[in-house]
Amino acid sequence: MDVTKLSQGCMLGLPCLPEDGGMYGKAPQVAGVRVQLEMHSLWQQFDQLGTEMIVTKAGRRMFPTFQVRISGMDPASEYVLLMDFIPVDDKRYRYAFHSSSWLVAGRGDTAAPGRVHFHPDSPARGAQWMKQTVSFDRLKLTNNLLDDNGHMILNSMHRYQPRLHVVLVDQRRDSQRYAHRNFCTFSFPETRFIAVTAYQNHRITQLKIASNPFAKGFRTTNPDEW
Amino acid sequence: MDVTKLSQGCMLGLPCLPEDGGMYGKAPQVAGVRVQLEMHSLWQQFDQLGTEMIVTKAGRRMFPTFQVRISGMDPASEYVLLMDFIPVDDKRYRYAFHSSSWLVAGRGDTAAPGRVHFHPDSPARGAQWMKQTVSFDRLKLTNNLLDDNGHMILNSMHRYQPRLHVVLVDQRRDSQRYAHRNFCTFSFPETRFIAVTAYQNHRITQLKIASNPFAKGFRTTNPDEW
DNA sequence: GATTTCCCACCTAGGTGGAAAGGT
DNA sequence: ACCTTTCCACCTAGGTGGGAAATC
Repeated sequence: MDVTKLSQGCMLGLPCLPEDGGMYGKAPQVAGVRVQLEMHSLWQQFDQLGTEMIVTKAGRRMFPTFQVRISGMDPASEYVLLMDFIPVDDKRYRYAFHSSSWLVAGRGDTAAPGRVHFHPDSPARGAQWMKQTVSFDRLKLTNNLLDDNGHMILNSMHRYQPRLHVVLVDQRRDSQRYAHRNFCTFSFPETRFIAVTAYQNHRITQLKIASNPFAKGFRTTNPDEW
Repeated sequence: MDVTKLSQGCMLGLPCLPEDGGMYGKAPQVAGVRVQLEMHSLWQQFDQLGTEMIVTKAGRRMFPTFQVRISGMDPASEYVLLMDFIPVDDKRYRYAFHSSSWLVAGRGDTAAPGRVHFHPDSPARGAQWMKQTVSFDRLKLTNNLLDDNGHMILNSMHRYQPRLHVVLVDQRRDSQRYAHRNFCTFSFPETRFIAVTAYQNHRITQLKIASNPFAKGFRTTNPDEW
């Protein structure tokens, strides 16, 4: 399955991914949810070069930060927002400096423990989520399989696709039976990346420095263009 | 009315202030709420010297920060927590440096616009409020009557008593009619202070420096004693 | 003279990539 | 070789009191 094809629909507000079972059985409170990726052009710039995200033992933020604008929720209903990261494929990669490109280096390592990151404002009402940009800036990536800080565990030199799950809080007694109706998943192909312990592509490093205020150096281009 | 006498009951978990109408008509979800002031001995040290809090045009944090531990809420009910500041008296004060004491300098100025500060986690369930210390560290004090940042407006050289209000979120249609039953107010006399634009009592300055990590200088005494 | 405003050096707190060292 | 770890100088971001200057 080509992950690249999956998310355009969601980004534009069309039905959820096929893996969710389609929209037809969805609860009305999630069926209409629309999610728009913020900093879209910055993500695209990175994606064109091949985004790399640093993973450290202590945990490292993502840059760009995964931020979305949400609409179409029921303002009065409660939702939980969470993220996870799925392997794009079962491959291990390595970077060929001479050709400045990523090569397949073999089969993927055994998958890291699958964790999810709840947005710290969860649960909150639709009105709350929709009134301003939702930012996952507290999320951190680690390569420590024994991590005890609740960070997202990834394998270095593997490729990942971030996903956002919007889950309706269902107070009914037998809500378990309807669980599959109560959530919707969104993924944006321009946010995929390869996890690394040190940057491989120098152009990625330079774009990080140029666009992340915390990195050394000064902006040389107009941030409005991103 | 002597404000000093009012709050001991609340601090120890006894009934709310008389001004609230007593506990007898209170909803069960608020009747049992208990609030304990954190950093109690630090507050006492300041109070013994005569606490001063800086007010600035841009807004200044309180130090010590108003922090409480809460118990006795209904874990499943939703509550809003908010603070306000009431004038202790209708007086204006000035500091006599030669005698190192505060003197009454006349009648109080016209009261500043009465604002409230909602704890940013509001609304949240009782379980959430009770599971860890609730800190009002985002609250800022200003002397700008035209403040547009939602800060608490106070008159400099006037004396104030911080108050905490615990409000049950009542979803019933005619909840207005029962509003007086749905909240409880707590005030701690050791948290009163005089608002100033510059510190008057040098011993207050020294204690701020010694106990606030953001102030210059190093701790010389053991923080455990506070 | 008393009080307020403004700017600043100095902190805390924590997010960066780089370089050197370590590991396999 | 290739990858990871550790430490660190250098940032952002913002909370302090001090002192000069302004205000009243």
